[in-house]
Amino acid sequence: MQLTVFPAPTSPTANLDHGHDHGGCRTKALQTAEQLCNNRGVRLTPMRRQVLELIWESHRAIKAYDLLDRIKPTTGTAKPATVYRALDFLLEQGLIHKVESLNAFIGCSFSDHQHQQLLLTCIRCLEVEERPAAGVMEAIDRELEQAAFIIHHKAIEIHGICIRCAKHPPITATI
Amino acid sequence: MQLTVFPAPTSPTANLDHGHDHGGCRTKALQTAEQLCNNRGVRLTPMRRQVLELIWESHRAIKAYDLLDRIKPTTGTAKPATVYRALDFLLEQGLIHKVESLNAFIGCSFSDHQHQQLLLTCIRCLEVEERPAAGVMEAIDRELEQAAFIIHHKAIEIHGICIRCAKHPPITATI
DNA sequence: TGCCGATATGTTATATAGTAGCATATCTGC
DNA sequence: GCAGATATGCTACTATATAACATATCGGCA
Ligand SMILES: [Zn+2]
Ligand SMILES: [Zn+2]
Ligand SMILES: [Zn+2]
Ligand SMILES: [Zn+2]
Repeated sequence: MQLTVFPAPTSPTANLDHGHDHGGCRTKALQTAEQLCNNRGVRLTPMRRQVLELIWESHRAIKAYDLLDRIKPTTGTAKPATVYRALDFLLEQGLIHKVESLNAFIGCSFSDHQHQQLLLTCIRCLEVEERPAAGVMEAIDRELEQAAFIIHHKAIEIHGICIRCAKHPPITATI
Repeated sequence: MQLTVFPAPTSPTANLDHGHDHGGCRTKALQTAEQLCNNRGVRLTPMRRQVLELIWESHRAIKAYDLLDRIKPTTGTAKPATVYRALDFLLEQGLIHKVESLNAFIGCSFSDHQHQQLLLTCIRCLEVEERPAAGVMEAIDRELEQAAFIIHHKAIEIHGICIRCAKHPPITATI
């Protein structure tokens, strides 16, 4: 029998995620979020901030109900509406993205400026990389111009194997 | 009070869908499906064929549970697993596509040859247009080469207003 | 300071989407 | 006709998301 075991996506002991200091990513994202909300006169409440923090715990997309399990409400247990409302706010403010093909959410890596993005999801480590990919966006604009289609929203999602997982193939054991 | 009313997406009396004879689209799709399944030695059973027919009733994406409501089983009522199994088969055979951002399905317009596609969903008439968009696909390939990302699957979905709806704006009434 | 309207969260219930596991039926090759 | 493979029926369940209304909190202003 063949068993395939993938390495754990993150170290259990540290903020190291695929070899980078992820604490920096998270801190920066939260600081940017605070500033943007201040500038815009909208409120990054404790609940919204907590959801954003949980989303930024890794570069893996997280599902609404997994967030729900991890929310520590001041009293009782959190309900779906709570987390979905926080997600709606964060989406509106451009602080997170929804990965439609996963029904899951990731922190936006470029929330401080207007952008459009490709989302590259690794089917091994489950991390999602956001790439502005200007060339792709221009090609889409040209295509839509030909089609005379007035764009409101794009979702460009690619699934595959990221370079790190390609270089460190999964451990394979024979039982 | 302002009320906005969109024209009905299809004529109730005919196979005319946004001004084209849609019966031709459907007939061609079903014939192609029969041939492909024959060539491949897979079975387009009555259930699978019925689901494909229902999907091809229009160019609007249809949800699994709406299909379920419309399936006429030989006996009793259809259950979710029935329709999802038919959908799985049709997806595997490349006869339909899933629109991830809608949790809905459309018939593939190019099932007789290998292709990759953009899905343009009109938020007014709800029709979905599939476009091969070679330029976009090349741009994505270049981007993924830079990212050293090995692609397994793409979903490129755009929401907006199609040219037909842009030309025939919704009726607006004041009450 | 205390009240008011607006915003945010709590709570209950329900709608929508998708899967697991096992029984039964149908097909296909022998 | 029989056996194994494939497809469907069926029951139950899990997962994802929203509606509607009650309560709490915030922030400006009398
Ligand atoms: Zn990081
Ligand atoms: Zn972003
Ligand atoms: Zn048509
Ligand atoms: Zn297609």
